[in-house]
Amino acid sequence: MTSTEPTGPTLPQGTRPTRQRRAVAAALQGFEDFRSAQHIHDLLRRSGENVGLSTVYRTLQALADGGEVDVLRTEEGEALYRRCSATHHHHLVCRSCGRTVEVEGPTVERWADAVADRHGFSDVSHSLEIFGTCPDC
Amino acid sequence: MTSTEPTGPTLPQGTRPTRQRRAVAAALQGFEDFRSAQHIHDLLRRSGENVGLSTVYRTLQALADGGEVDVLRTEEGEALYRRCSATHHHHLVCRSCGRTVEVEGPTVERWADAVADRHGFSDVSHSLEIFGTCPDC
DNA sequence: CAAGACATGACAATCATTCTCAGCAAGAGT
DNA sequence: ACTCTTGCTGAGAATGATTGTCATGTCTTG
Ligand SMILES: [Zn+2]
Ligand SMILES: [Zn+2]
Ligand SMILES: [Zn+2]
Ligand SMILES: [Zn+2]
Repeated sequence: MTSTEPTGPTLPQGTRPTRQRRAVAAALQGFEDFRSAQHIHDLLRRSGENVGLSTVYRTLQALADGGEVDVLRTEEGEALYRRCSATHHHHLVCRSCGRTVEVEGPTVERWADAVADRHGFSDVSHSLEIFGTCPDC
Repeated sequence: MTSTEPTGPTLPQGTRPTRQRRAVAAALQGFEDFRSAQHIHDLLRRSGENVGLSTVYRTLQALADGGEVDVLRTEEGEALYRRCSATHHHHLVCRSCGRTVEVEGPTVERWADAVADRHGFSDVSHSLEIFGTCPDC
């Protein structure tokens, strides 16, 4: 019996499960698509939870560092956050409504590593997102 | 003939080949890796060409819109620019020195389209970058 | 040359994100 | 429960890349 984490993403160890951090983690459970830190801050405001904007940023960053949430940069450079599964995956995102589907591609993973290897690159990682218009839009 | 005249092959109509725009385009020929707008502005300053920062930003944006240069967002959201070939491709970028290799992946293109199609998404595009440490680093 | 359209650049404004730091709160120890 | 220590919070200031403003400069056509 070490711990129980019933609500949302787990916070990194060594951090305290404060009301604010739990609120951010819980808010992330409330939507499927990618949202900005400021948007999440607004959601919390409206739901009665009062959490400072700085804390929202700090908490999201901690969650992202711990791999608990995915971060996506818009074309304009704004950071968007979304809870995600633990396994490595990529996203199919609707440009119009933001609807997001997690996708996996073993072929792509192998291809990326092979390409990097062919050019002598090591310590390889990659970023891959697919954008389009979903059936409902 | 009527309202617009042919200026350049790839540039948006109504643009003039000014000294400043030529300077930015020339500067882009001077390096292989991705650089920020401010960095390019500094390069021009040092090389004697005097071009305003606003103009550098405007020109880079125009070139990016025309597909003349590739734009890449750093983890921190900063935009980086680099001259590129006209055909669709992706990048293998060294995290340490910025050295960049253009790569193509027909397999990946097909995979991305297939995934999007499977989920009913249309008007599909994608972004893909590979990061690693190059042999020299 | 004149007029109009496009382009420039110094500077101000935006805006997401980060920093500051005094006050607050959680957990350990008493 | 009380205290202490350490981490956490948040209002506001600061940062920094990017964009907007607009008076002035430059090209192009008649
Ligand atoms: Zn949609
Ligand atoms: Zn992958
Ligand atoms: Zn390198
Ligand atoms: Zn591609």
